[in-house]
Amino acid sequence: MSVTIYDIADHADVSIATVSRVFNDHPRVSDSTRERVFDVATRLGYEPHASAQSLARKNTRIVSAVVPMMTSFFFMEVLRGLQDRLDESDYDLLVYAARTLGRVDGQLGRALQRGRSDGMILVSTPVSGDRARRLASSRNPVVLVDSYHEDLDSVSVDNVTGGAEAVRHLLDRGHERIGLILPLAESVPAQDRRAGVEQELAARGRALDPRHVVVAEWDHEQHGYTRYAGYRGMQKLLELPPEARPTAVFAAADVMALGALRAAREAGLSVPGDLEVVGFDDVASSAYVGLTTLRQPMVEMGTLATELLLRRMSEPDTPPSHTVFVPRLVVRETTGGPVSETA
Amino acid sequence: MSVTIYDIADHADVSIATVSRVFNDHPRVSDSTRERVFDVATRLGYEPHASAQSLARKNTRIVSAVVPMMTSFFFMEVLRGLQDRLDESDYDLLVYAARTLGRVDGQLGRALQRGRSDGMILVSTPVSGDRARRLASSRNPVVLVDSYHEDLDSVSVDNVTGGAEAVRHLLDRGHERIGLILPLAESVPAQDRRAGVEQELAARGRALDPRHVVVAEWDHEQHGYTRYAGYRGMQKLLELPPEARPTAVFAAADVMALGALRAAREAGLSVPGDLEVVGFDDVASSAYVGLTTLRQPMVEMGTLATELLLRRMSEPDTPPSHTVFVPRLVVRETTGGPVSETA
DNA sequence: CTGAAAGCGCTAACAG
DNA sequence: CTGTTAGCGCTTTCAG
Repeated sequence: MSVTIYDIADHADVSIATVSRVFNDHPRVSDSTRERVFDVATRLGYEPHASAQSLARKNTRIVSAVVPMMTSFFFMEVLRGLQDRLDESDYDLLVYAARTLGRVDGQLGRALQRGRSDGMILVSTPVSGDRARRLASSRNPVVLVDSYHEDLDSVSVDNVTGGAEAVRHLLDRGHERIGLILPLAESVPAQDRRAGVEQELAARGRALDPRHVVVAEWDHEQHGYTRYAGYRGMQKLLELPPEARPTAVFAAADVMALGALRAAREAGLSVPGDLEVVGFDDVASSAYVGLTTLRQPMVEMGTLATELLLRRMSEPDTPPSHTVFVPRLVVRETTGGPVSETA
Repeated sequence: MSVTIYDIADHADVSIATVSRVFNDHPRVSDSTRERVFDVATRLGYEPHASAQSLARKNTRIVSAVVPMMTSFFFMEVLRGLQDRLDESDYDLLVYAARTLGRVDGQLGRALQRGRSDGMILVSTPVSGDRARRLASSRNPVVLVDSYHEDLDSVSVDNVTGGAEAVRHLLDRGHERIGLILPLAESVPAQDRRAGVEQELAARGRALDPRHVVVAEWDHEQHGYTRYAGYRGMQKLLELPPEARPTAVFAAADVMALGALRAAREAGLSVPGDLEVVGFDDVASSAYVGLTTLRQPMVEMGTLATELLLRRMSEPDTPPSHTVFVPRLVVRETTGGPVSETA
């Protein structure tokens, strides 16, 4: 049916071994036979069979990426990074996007199946002892993005610093009451961002007013990283009596900030006039929405992760490396004007 | 090294054929042996080798998706749809995201490699005669999303109707001068949306003022489907003398509309007060930005496409089907208030 | 420089 | 119900 090395061998009067050598540009093949083989091959429209190669070579030329769908924005950018680097290699990308958090272990299992891929990039997924064991026992090269485990290569961002920077900015702009809109407490990056906030506050001899902290009680399956969670979160803050109401808000993710902005608008507040907002991530839309935020170099994180994975696949026995980027504050309109002195 | 059916066969005192049967739940295996095999298998931590199965079965349990990265928003949603349906099957997804349009043929080639995947979903990629031939000769099941070819299954949206609906809405709101912000003319969906606009205008005895049409001259590699193209497009429209300046704008994609909104804001125009805007797609953010738009059921298109692909893989000889969804107008704030009677 | 032959790990007739 | 035996298409020693 489709053409194999046997067909080529026949037509070119060589053995299949030679054909194979030619296609793997093995040095010891005479130029004349090489040429002849190539000729026949193109004439017959030959193309190596991926599965057969995988089986024989014991590698697949595929890497897989496991991602909780919740991080769709974040992931799109990381994906861009992966693709950027992968395009220069001849690896293909298997994507396991878990629609809900409950599904990620299932996807992980599929990604880890023997003979499926040569390595994997695990995005925004905390690696518990259990998962760590699983990963270890699979003996698959793994690199983590947006999470951390001492035994595995990882690339992430300093969320504590980022959180601190966010409030610092707001404090410097004169805000006294700063609201915090957070995804579910399970989210490690969110915990860290919050910790940063509290550190900075403490450093200034202040503390977080519990009424100003709202944790997403919705969208559990996405850990609260949604526009809706941000929207509802803002609404809750706006229920506070005017004199207790925050004059600025830090939303732990740009998507959430977007929802918060809408809630503010619906409540008739103008931003930054009545309320200032800062997000986290700097997803593609944020610049156009004018959102002040803390930028994570998502694409770069993706390419670096891929680079590391490729390296680890060729040299499995190097000690794990941990790269931590520092998020950069990008000031835009949502913290644009002077703070209104509304009591 | 890793455990194979031979190991299991040894330990369970059966032949490898039996082991294979058990794992493919073949009916004719006695319950006792089945159990024994499973026992040994789990004890030894056996897991079938994907490549070996692929080679022997002559299928990969993988489908691939080829997408120009330009459509990232649109694609995220379609991807969600693919994943939704794929999760219920045991197919994995190979993603070939081309960063630039020039790369899609390359990615297509990789996706088409013999033994890589069992079928493919091609998103937002026009199928020219050349590509059509390639696809046909590969004898790979293919379904098109957001494009059309008579010989291939396709699912898309009625862009002409959508375009018409967009202007109709604006005309009904009393606008006389309507701007059109378009991606590059090469984009077939964009051509259709424009055609719809012109039809509707013609039906009302009007015509498009060439000064009101701006085609993206930037971001060629993405066909102009970017925020920046929308931003620049709007700026160009705003360069018109006030009496010729459009009072409403139809941007052929939500991303572009987002850019247009920003340009308007920077120019000090308020939306919808000074300018009304309608987009196309209804990407996730649009609801939160309050953008009036024409909704494409992206997730549904993804699941349907997958459904069709799965069907075609099992029954290759059915005639191609073509599903066309009708985009639905979703009215939000950007066409919210009454039209200002500014001359 | 090239060929013969033994796998890679699993599936699928074909016999029993 | 179960085992034997060919493959699937390619890579890779091992000889020559």
